[in-house]
Amino acid sequence: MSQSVEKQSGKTRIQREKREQILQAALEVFAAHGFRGSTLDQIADAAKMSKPNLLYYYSRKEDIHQTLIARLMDTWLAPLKTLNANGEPVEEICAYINRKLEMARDFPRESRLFANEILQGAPHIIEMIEGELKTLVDEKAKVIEGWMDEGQLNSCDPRHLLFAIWATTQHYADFDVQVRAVLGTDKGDESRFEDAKEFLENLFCKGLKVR
Amino acid sequence: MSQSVEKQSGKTRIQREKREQILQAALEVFAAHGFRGSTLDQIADAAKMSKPNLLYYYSRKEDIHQTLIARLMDTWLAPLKTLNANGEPVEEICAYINRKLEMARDFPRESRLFANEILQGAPHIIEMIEGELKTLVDEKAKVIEGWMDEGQLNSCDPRHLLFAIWATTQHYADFDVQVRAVLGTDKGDESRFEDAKEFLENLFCKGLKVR
Amino acid sequence: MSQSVEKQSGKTRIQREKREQILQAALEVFAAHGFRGSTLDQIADAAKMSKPNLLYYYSRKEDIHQTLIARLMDTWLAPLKTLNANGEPVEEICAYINRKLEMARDFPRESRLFANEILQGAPHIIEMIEGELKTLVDEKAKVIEGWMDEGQLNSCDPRHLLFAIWATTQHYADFDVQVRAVLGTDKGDESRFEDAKEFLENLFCKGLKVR
Amino acid sequence: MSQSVEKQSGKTRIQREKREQILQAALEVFAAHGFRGSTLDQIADAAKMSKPNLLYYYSRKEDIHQTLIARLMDTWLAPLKTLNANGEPVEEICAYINRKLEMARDFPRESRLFANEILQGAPHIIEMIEGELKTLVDEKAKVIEGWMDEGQLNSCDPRHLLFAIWATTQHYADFDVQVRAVLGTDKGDESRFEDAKEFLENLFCKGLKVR
DNA sequence: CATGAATGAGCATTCATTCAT
DNA sequence: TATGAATGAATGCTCATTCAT
Repeated sequence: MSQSVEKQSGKTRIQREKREQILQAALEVFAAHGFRGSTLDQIADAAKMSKPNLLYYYSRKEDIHQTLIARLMDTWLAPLKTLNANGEPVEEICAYINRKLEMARDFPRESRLFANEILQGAPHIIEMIEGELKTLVDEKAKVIEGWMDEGQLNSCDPRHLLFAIWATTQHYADFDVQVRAVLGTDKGDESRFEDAKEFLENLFCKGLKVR
Repeated sequence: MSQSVEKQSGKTRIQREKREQILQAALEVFAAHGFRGSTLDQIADAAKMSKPNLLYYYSRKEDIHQTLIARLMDTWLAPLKTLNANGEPVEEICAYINRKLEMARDFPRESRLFANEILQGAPHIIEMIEGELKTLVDEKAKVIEGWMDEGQLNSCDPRHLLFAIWATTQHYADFDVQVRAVLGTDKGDESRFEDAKEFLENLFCKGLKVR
Repeated sequence: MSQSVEKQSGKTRIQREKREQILQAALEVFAAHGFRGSTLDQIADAAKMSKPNLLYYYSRKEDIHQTLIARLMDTWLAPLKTLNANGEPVEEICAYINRKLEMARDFPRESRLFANEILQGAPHIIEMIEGELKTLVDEKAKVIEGWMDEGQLNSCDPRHLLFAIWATTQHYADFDVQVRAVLGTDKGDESRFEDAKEFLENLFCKGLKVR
Repeated sequence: MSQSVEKQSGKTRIQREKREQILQAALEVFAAHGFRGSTLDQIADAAKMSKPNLLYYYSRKEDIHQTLIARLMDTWLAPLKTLNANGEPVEEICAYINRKLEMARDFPRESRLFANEILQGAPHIIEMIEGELKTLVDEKAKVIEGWMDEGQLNSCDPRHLLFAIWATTQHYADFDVQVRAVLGTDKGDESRFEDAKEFLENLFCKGLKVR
């Protein structure tokens, strides 16, 4: 079936590939220099196409950015969505932290794109944040509060808990340069994230666990 | 006496005031839009002077930025410097967290300026980070490790501990829009930071305290 | 065949034409106002294109100037290069003077561009002058000295002889306004240069000829 | 009497000195960079005064230039004026050449200022050239023609003779960089001009002398 | 007289976007 | 689709000139 879809979209498939190529290039560039700091020339170069050709697929710089941001939001909310109200509380939260940390490791550019956006006042995603994100957080905060009320978790403000999880995990992507500099060059990527994982599990899960 | 001091710095005082005015305006703008995203027009507008007049005081956009960054680094390193090896470990760390949190509350633009800079690969401060900051962190990490070895603190990686403190506190400045949106508008500035303080003290100090 | 050559350089030909158009315009402007005294607006106007379009072909003002200067040097050294050691001495020198005079007549803008450059201390061509030009002059000076030693020419300092030839011929291009003003408007271009030719042949060749 | 004049111009004398200081500085700068290529800052620096102060004495950049040019013209015409119709022809012309060569040696900046002006089409002095200079040249050309008619000089076009004298002598000031480069660094200022003097006397006077 | 401060006009250059092919 | 060419609107910065003291 996916076969037939691909068949019937002959031109479209190529289009999709090119668009993907552009988005990857733009992600790289936007994450590194911010929206205004990035130029179409840089993106076109990174995407290995000419600037007019690039504009054939996305007619405005803004469009590329919007597309990236929109796609990012899905990825971004996914981990929290999977936090399971019926799971074992500490395990759930630990798993969430790990998922976020893996994202920081595997999608640092996305993380930086998001950070850039928020730093500038979230002009493009403020609605999504005040809407979808807030709703999701409200829901999951209730789940966590439920666990606390049941005595399964030490009690604390669940929203600030989420902030802390976001901050600490994304830090390894957003402040990467600083992290590397402070740890020194002898530490490889692997061990850096493993150490972080251990540290964060210890920090969050020991503190949350009811004894 | 302060009178005579002011007298003898006559012209200089005006210059200093104007320069300060410019720096404040630039801090606002740079923090919100990053270096490349900010224009001299924006800064001049914010400083309520003409662009050439602004350039009379700082002859290059870069100079303004550099001045801000240099000044920032002093402010930025100060709290960690005061971490006292002879103090009571948990108290010291709690105090550090509070200081950092106060800075996030009182100097959010500085925090965002710093975040912007790091996100873009720290082009202007990489040396300071690999030099002064790393040295300071190494020193304080040893202090913390000492406390852990003496059994005064639960043991963990002290550098990742610092990362976590930085991340969680600065988050309230850098991701301010998101924090506000998630918490809802009914929460005022005061309670937001008070809640954060309580949460972070709980998170870090309970976990660190040896029982 | 020239057809096929033109075909294979399709787009390039247009580019070359535009670039040529720009260079001609720039030559006019630079020769008249010097490098700093010339603006891209003037050049763009003279080339009948918009300023950004001009910058599409030469991305810096400096580049245009460099290109003109580089091309000029070739033209400039050519006449002296053809001075033939095996020719009849007085004839050779007379021919050289005539060639230089023709250049002053046919390429006055190039001459003025060169004069402008030298007047300002030759910032862009000092190397070529201390290198290529000096070497060429040394070589030809020896040729002339040879002729003098053989008694075929009255003896004099050959380098100062070259200076005198350069000065007197280029004068008709560089100081054109003054020459015209002094001679009065009734003298046409033709007769001005014919008179000059006669005068200079007389001056240099009578004096040089051994009797 | 000159004493009383100086007395009564108390302030004026200081003014004159400052103005002179400015003119010297401006001459240096204008000669090296042309009118448009020179900035008031450069001139103010060279004159060791502040830009507004400089503008107190000459309220426009143009004024300074005009003053220099006007003064230059007097100096410039002086040598030709002293060509004496009653003197010995060859001696007179030789003396003229020497005077011009001395000027090139002693006032190279004035020579370059003049050259710059003429190269740009003599916008500020075209009237003087078409008027005073042309009249003077006409007069002296007649003197020279008279000598030729009397058989005291070999006959040639007296105006082109003057051009040649101007060109060859001024060349040592205007094309100084090139002259030095071609002659090599081992030749000092003195010998350069002595060689030139000998060469030019030989060139012009041998050719003119009737045998 | 002297100078720090201020500014409008201009200038080289960049950049997103459009046009024509 | 793809691209070379073209352009208006910035953008950082310079500079002659003015203002105020």
